Amino acid sequence: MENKNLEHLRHSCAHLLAAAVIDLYPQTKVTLGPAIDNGFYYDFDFGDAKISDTDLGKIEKRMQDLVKKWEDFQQREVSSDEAKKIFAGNVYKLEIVDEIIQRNEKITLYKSGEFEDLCRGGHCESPKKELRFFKLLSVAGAYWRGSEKHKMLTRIYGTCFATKDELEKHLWQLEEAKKRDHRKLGKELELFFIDDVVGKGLVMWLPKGTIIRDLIEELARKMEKEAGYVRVVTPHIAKEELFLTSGHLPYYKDSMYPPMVMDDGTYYLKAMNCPHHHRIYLHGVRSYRELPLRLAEYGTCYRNELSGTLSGLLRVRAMAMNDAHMYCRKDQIKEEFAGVLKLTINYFKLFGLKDYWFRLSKWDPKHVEKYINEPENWEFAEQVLREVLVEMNVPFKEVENEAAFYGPKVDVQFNSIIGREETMSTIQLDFAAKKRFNLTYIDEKGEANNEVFVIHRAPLSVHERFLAFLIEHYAGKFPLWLAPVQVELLPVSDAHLDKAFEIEKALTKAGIRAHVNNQQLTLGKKIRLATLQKVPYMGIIGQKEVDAPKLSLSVRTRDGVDSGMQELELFITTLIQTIENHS
RNA sequence: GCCCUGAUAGUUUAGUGGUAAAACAAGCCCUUGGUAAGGGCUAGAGUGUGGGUCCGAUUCCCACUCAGGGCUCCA
Repeated sequence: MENKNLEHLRHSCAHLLAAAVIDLYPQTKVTLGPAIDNGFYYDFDFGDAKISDTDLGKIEKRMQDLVKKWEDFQQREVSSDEAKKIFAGNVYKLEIVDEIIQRNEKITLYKSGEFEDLCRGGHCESPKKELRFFKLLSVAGAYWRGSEKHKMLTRIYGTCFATKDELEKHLWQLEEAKKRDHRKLGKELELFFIDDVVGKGLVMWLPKGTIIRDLIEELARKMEKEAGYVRVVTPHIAKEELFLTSGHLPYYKDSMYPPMVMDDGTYYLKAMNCPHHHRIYLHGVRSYRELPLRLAEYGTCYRNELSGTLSGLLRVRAMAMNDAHMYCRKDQIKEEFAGVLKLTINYFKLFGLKDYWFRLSKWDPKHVEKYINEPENWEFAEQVLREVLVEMNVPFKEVENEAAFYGPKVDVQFNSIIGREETMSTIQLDFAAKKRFNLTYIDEKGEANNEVFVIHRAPLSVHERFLAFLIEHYAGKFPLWLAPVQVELLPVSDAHLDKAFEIEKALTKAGIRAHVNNQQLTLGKKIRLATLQKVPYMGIIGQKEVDAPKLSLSVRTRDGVDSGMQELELFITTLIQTIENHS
């Protein structure tokens, strides 16, 4: 929230919304209406009435009519009996009243115009004067108190600003954000699609999208090799026994695809790679000299996410994870953890990602059923992670009840372009695997030691989610090293086609992704098409270039910079340099 | 999963209770063009799938599938 005044303004606007709704739909039960980032909402129980986006205009109009008579908010305090009488028939308000009584707080009502609402306060001075620049945005379902065990209410979202300019600017920004939505760009740039016949949340990568995926994977291989990882490959399925051993089945069953019952046992699609990697660790006797052992794999996992939560590439059901597990001794945890953190930060720097923050995700002793109940280990592990974050001077927030069931983690949080907070990278400490899988090593004294700690990490998230962020981050204008087509060659006429293909061949040989537009179009049109495809460089080949003594082309960028004719050899040298610098 | 919205040619959209229209893309023809859309012609969907109402459905109703928005920012 930018400031208190705006918060008050928006909360007041929520009151106004409720008043308009009651006016239009008198049977409606009002519940809660807070100010939120960028706006406000109010949750209603409309009873049998159905409300859709098309009704918003009507409600907004009524708000504008009502607000003309809205003087200052009048506060009054009532006794618990009075409150219960006033809100009789509204189970939601009664529930809130009961909570207030339990907390031994004052019950206050606020009234403006004809509408009085249970409210703790925090309003604008004069609704009539200030509440002018608002807009209702959408209708959504929301569970009472956010729990799917409760009734589904109808939520109306809106926004409100102090000035007309600010409101218009905000609405413009919403429109702009839509333009760089990865789902829209993914289609326009032919990167991926989701096919009805294949299934929900299952992404089909097209050739251009696959180029980017492969390049990111290549980068990961290189960086991980330098950081001392070794690569492994494991199958996409495994027997039930493996997931019982890992403990995923009881904890994670809802998120896993249902089992496949075969002659020789029951199989599951893997929802994570760790159990497979643990089996690799157990393949043979490990010496202390081998630790830390870092097993890396871009492993594809399958999770049966709730259908309503699926969203483009951000939440999918099949995902290629930038996974690795490090097996180490207790005294190596800190260094390993710091190593991953550094790697993560380096990746983000390389991609120019800045808008992220770290979250130390801890367990919650109040919800022991969700976690392995070993308080000492939790305390120790959380302390180690905290120390690394502090020593590396990385700002972070500590949040309870966000840990994995086997240990605390550090998550890297991002805001997507549509404003939803998502976890990008994750580094997790696991002190449960050693016991479950009986992970051991032979120590310096020749004795088996069971103190093997596991770090799970996925700095580049899963391909799907990471690509979603990259597409939106770059607005589809990928840097040269990632661009699916790096140079689009545009012959001025068919007479120059041969030369264009000759240059394409030379570029390909130099490792540059080039493509000739051999359509029968005017040069202007070809430039337009390449610009829309956000190809970094266009190479124009006409009579002038054909007549040049050495292979040459005229270069233009997607941003319209025309740098004139240059020799191909020179052009290639500059390109390669830019590509190698990842700039 | 639940609430709301939507699904019409490869894509983006229009439209109607009497079996669909346009733009771009595609193919062909003319044009061989020098830095953001040259012109013409042709072909292409029976309106997501399955039911129902009706003389008749793409249009109305129901179910399903998929997509989009939302589901602990608290009187």
